[in-house]
Amino acid sequence: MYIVEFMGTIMHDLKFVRDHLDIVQESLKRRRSDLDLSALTQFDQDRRDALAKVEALKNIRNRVSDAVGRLKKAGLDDNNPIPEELADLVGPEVKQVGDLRQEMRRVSDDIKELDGLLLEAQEKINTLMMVIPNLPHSSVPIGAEAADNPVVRTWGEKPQMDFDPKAHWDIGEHLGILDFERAAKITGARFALYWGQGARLERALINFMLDIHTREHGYLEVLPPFMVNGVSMTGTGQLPKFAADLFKLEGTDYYLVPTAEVPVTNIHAQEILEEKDLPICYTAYTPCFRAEAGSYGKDTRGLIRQHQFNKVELVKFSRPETSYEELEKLLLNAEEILRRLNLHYQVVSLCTGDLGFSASKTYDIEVWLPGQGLYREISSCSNFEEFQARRANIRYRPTGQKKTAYVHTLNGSGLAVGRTLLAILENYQQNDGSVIIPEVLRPYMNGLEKITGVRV
RNA sequence: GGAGAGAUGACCGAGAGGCCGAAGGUGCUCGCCUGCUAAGUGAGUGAAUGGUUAACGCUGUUCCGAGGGUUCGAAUCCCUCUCUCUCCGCCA
Repeated sequence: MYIVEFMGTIMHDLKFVRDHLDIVQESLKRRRSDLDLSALTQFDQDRRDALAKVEALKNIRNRVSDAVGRLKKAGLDDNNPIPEELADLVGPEVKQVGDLRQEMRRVSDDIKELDGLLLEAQEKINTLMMVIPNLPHSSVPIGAEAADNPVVRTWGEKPQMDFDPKAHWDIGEHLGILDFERAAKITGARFALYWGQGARLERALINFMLDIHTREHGYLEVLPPFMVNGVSMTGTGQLPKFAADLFKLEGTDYYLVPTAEVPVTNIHAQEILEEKDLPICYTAYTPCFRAEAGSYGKDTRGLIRQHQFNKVELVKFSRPETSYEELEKLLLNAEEILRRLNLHYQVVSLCTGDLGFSASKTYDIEVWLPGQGLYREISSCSNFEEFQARRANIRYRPTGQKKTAYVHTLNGSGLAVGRTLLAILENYQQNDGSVIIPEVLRPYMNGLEKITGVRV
């Protein structure tokens, strides 16, 4: 138990991975990852050998160079014999001050060569380290796939309907607020065009969510860039492994954000934060762009799986000691949106086999969709512990301690806006094809109580 | 897009081949002092990584935007790149 928790926080410390290879390898298996780490030991040995050698040479260079400076100042020219103190540092053939220069040139060349070897070993290690997923927290249920995710709690009830509930794409197209055909004409499959009250409802939801999180949950609103560079993508763990899921802008190092998690977590990349400022809580609206590679034929209808969708995100930077409390709070902050909208949902805890690459622990919130007769993910809330903080180098200074430490990063959707809209369409649909607007949204809809058609 | 200026520690800001891991200040830590607060005052205080130690610690190496080069030796000289600022052009 202890060791597992310990592991979670220290993951991707090279020293730890190197010294506990068997434990890490075992944990990978539990995650259903077949990554082979056996080469790591040799790479690290190479690295340390080169390091020891090159540092010894650099030490000699530093000391001799320093002495040369002093000798010159003292007025000794090249023909003078070298002082005793330097004799041990250089070869026996070096007798005069003038010989030192030549000897040091040779040492410098050796250093250059060893530095090259060192870099090579380091790169091999990095390449391997960057594709090792985070290790699950001890509380993560063990299982192979999504079907093994236990339900943590449910809230509300399925709405009673005395008619056959329709799927949102039928409702939306009938009302004229969702237009997939024209979106396909403009762009392609997996895009949506919203009309009139549909567009308005999407905008209302964004504002409603941001207002709750900023006014009641204590998050600071940020509006980040919707494109990020490769370094940021690596920091949060999308790269190097998941390049195929991203849209990259041709001829640049820029990517469309797949989630606000990337720009917002990277706000503090390379920074040392003050402990008194933690936890730092941000909320951000962004569109999200996903290539959805490998999902051909899945969820092809409606708003479920789009290349572009809107999301309000919650991001936290926490002290390690409190990160799991913060995760529970963040989860409740996301749930609160569904509660206010009176949408029935369940919370599941992702099992080891279903956990994402960067996460130590993840809860999914799944909303009930009567039109399809199933629960559907509408939010995913995770604690990444040190995983992203190491990659993005986000540290803080624990009070009273000399060393800096990595923060824990967390994030969760609060919520996916398109999926919230479709959940409203399906849960609030009426027999006549209209859709009642949840009360809390009416102030955001100019008082409108019911969607009856695009023009109204 | 054109022209110029710049990038130094948590932050501001000196430094212009060796005496620089880097003055001074802010912040922070530990004291002193004033009844509280503010002010004052003394000392300390960069990061990463390797070795060693039971530990306090001791010690090597690296880091002055990034990468190359010159040199026995680079924050400092040269080249390339990135970013920031100012002016001009264009533009929501």
